[in-house]
Amino acid sequence: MNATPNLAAIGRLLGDPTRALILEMLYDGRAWTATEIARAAGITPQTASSHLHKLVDANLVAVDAQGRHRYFRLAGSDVADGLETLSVLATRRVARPGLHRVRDDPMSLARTCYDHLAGQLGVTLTASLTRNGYCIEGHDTYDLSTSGEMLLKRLNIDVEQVRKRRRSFARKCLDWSERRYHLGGALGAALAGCFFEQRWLQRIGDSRAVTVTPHGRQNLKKLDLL
Amino acid sequence: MNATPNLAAIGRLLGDPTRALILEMLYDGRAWTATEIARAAGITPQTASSHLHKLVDANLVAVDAQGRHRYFRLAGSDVADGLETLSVLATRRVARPGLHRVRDDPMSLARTCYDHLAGQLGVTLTASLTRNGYCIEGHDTYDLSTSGEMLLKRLNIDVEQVRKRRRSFARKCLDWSERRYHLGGALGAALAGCFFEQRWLQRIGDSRAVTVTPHGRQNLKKLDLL
DNA sequence: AGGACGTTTCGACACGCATCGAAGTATTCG
DNA sequence: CGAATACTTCGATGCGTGTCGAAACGTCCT
Repeated sequence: MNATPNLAAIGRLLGDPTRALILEMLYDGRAWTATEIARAAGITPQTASSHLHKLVDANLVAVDAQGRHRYFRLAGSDVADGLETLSVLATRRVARPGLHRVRDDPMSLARTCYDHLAGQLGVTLTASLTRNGYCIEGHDTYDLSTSGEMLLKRLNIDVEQVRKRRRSFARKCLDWSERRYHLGGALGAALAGCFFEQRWLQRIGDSRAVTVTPHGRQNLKKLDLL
Repeated sequence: MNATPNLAAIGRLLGDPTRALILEMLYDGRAWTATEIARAAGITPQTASSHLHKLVDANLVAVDAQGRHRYFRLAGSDVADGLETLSVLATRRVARPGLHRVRDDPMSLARTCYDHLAGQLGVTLTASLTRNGYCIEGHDTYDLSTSGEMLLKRLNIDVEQVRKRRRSFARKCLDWSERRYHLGGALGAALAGCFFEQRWLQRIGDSRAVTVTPHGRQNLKKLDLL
């Protein structure tokens, strides 16, 4: 009977344009104060505070108190994953029999989904990882093969460290623009972090959109990941 | 900046209790007429009709016309999947630990950020380095001055070696607890490594938290870095 | 201490929208 | 054909809630 508990409640929560804007602002994992959020959203601090507390009550957003500041951030990567998946429903609007999909905007080409990679780039990378046997696709996670572990070692990623994190290791995250799964979880975050660190990837301005640097393209091709 | 496209729209759509009830009713894939749905939901047919058309417009619900009847059903199994996923967000436990004071705990005072220093200590060190002209703050990196190079030489750090590393040399890393930049990259790692080596710093247990040893405090003050 | 600043609470207002009655369109059946 | 049924459109109403001003609260700084 109760197939979708509190569906209306969560929907109402996400349904307000201002709250949706706030969630998008927190999407990349960074933390902001209520005042900063208010300024960015074009509302007063008390309105922002009200929204943020509703999100906190629903456990979608967490808050760190630090002196007179309060830093609001997404409660976890799973929240971002959920929002990402929800976007799949939202894109059904334009789901006309697949001819002309707008896929050349930067956000569709490559973006971050919380702390891992999404968009065409994210899906392509994930496909390459499985094609080369580095990852094995499971039911709702990926497994890392021994050759995959060696790849990570070559990239200077400490797999043991990544495994220890208190979050799912390599989960399948549904991509709203591609409608396919990409690699998320701690492993996805570690890989993305490594790529950024090596300057293989670069953020476009301050947005979630990402470009592959020439240097990065070269190296990713060399690894047969692109 | 359409990070999560139409998130608010889809949220508002699911946010109405009656529409949520309708979707739950359609959840198993069966089709119903507007009147049947109205009776089940305790609303009038015209209200149901209004709701159903909004769902159809959003491509969440499909309609089959048969004579004077119109049968409404979920537009696809992926819609049900999406609703299922959304429920995950809805069922997030309210097991929040309340407000978390970040200011005085060891992790905020000093910790490692990957392999360099963060927290109040990391930010203070970075500020001292720039204040004394050892480092110059750039747009998203730091530059090492000649006096900075001499400082490193005094600390027995081989700058050339550090520059050769396949990672960014001195990147600006935004501090989680301090909300200010601290020194990261190869240079940040080299400095942190040096401090640990000299026993100026010491890990607390095997956590990321760090303390400054009395010996370290003395030396850092002598260099005007603290 | 006092002032400045970030945040929250309270109360009032206004807009959005779900809802229903009434009336209009479409289809079936006698 | 006309009556009955299913559905939609239109307009009016009322509730919910997002919004902001004013003011209280808490923390930092001098």
